Amino acid sequence: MGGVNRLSVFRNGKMNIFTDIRGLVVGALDQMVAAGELPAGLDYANVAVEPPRDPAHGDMATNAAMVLAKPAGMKPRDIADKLAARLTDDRITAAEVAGPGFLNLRLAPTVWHGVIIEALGAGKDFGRSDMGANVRINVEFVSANPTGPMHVGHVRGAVFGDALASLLGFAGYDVTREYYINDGGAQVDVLARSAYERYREANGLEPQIAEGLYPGDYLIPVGQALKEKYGDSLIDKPEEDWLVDIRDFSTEAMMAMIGEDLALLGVKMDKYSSEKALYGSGKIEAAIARLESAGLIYRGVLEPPKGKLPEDWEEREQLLFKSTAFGDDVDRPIQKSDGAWTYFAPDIAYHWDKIDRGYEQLIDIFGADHGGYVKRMNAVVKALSNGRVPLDIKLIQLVKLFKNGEPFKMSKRAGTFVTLRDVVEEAGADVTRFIMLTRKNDASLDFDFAKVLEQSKDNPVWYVQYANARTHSVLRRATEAGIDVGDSALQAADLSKLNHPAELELARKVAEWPRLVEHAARAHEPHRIAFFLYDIASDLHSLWNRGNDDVSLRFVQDGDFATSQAKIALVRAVGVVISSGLGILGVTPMEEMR
RNA sequence: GCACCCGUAGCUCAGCUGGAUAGAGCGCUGCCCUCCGAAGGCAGAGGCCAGAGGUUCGAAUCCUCUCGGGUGCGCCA
Repeated sequence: MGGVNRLSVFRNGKMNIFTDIRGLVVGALDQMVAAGELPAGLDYANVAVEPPRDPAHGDMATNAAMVLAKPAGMKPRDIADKLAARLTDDRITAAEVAGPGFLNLRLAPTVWHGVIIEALGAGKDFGRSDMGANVRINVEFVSANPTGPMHVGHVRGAVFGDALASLLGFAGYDVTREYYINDGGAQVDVLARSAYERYREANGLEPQIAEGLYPGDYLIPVGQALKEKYGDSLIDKPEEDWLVDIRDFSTEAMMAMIGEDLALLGVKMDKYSSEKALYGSGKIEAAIARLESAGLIYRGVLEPPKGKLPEDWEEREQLLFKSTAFGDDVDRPIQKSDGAWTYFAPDIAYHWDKIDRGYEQLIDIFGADHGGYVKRMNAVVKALSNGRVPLDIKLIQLVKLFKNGEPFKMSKRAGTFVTLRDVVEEAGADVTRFIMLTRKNDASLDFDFAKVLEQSKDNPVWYVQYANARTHSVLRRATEAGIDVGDSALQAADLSKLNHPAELELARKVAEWPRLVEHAARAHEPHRIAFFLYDIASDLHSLWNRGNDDVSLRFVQDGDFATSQAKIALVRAVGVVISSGLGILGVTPMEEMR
């Protein structure tokens, strides 16, 4: 009965029809328990309601009978038969036992109509979930050294982290985007020395960019700014007189530049944390002390790595963290032989700080070349949080740049590498972001400047944008034809006119969106959004094309306002999903292709 | 030597935390269109999911081993 269905749809503003139907299945299972048809105390955790791969298997399928057969001591098909008999809800029009014990469900068209109404009502919030239950989650990404502009290697991590953060927010988590500034190590001293040479240059002297210093032109304005601040007062002064001041000054300048680079990509951090600030704050010592009290710190000598013995290897006693207690391969040094901290010590303190700030889940996004640090960081977080705070480290693989199939290595401004700015200026932020998410994070990605800008079906960005533009093109055309296509009019449309199998199939795709959001968020895999958008765009294009041959499938039906409104409601719902999905990816949806 | 990631159509890759007959794009083959609902459409061929065992109702997916590719391995961050 339609009225009841619509009520149930509106009841929870955050609808996921799959979890709704799963609720019905679980309810029916409970009835079976009450009736003595199933033993009590069964675990329903693995009971799933999913869209079947083959449309011939109906609209949804549940594995309940197969999952419960063993613990219940019954045959799958017997459970499935009894379960089918108890699924009497109006929304379910058929329940058939199939294969080894699947229960295939067919749903009333009104279910899909309800989804469309829900999508139109929720707009860009359609698919938003409360799955995350406001759990506080920290996504640390980019964290590029503050020694120069961001380059290609950073772009993918930046896009991935930002999209993942948006996805988690959409799925109901309380997300913080965070950048860890590596401003405590030797590389910022190198930066300071490099900037000092540019400062000398600004004072009319010949810069001496020795081997190992940063040669990039981007430090020239820093040198000029230093001259404005210090005049010539630091010329010919010993390093200890200027190192700290120039280091702080140039680090700040680099972070400003990185902030601008990120802004070009549309990435905005919520928080910047400084490594340097950890030194002298007592936080490193506090974190180490905490590990020590757990018996995880000791003085010892590491075995040299087998197979690849460093030239200058000699045995040394060091302060070590017992990461092997948490599955690491060897224990890790936290102090150098001269007593200074290794880079690992502030990392420990930094993660302790994140835990201390109350995050319930942590995500770190590293380049794939940092894969060797995954185990030790997991060990640290496990130790510091007593296993309460999960840490998920996502490794981002390389991006290979091409132009018309030729490797692209030319650099315009940095002298040695292609910058983020080069990429964005060439391809645009929207295209860059989408393409960066068309591959799983741990697979390498080819980025061809010519291909990503191509206007053809071969180009997924263009294909998805075109689909979105078409949904708006229909609205424009309908308006010209005098049809009211306002959201309220469409929601009130008589959707019973929406009954062609191809149309209902597209509505089913719309219904999958909220489910996909939850799965992608749970897996920390924003690329699934991009792939889904490609799929639904493809379905829309396909239906559109059928309208060329079969006039009854065109969305605007001349002289039949009611049918037009029903069809346009569907199209509009698809547009809602696409623009909402693009929004998560940080891509601006286009309303027309120009 | 050890650890981690990867291995799916000729190519580039998906595969929804274990589901039914493994998918998409490119390329290939064949039809159709060239009507602004334009920047193509439809269909077809193409697979030992690297290989071998194991776990169970069921495995591309989980475990073990082998082969092949990438990355990393104390006083650099």
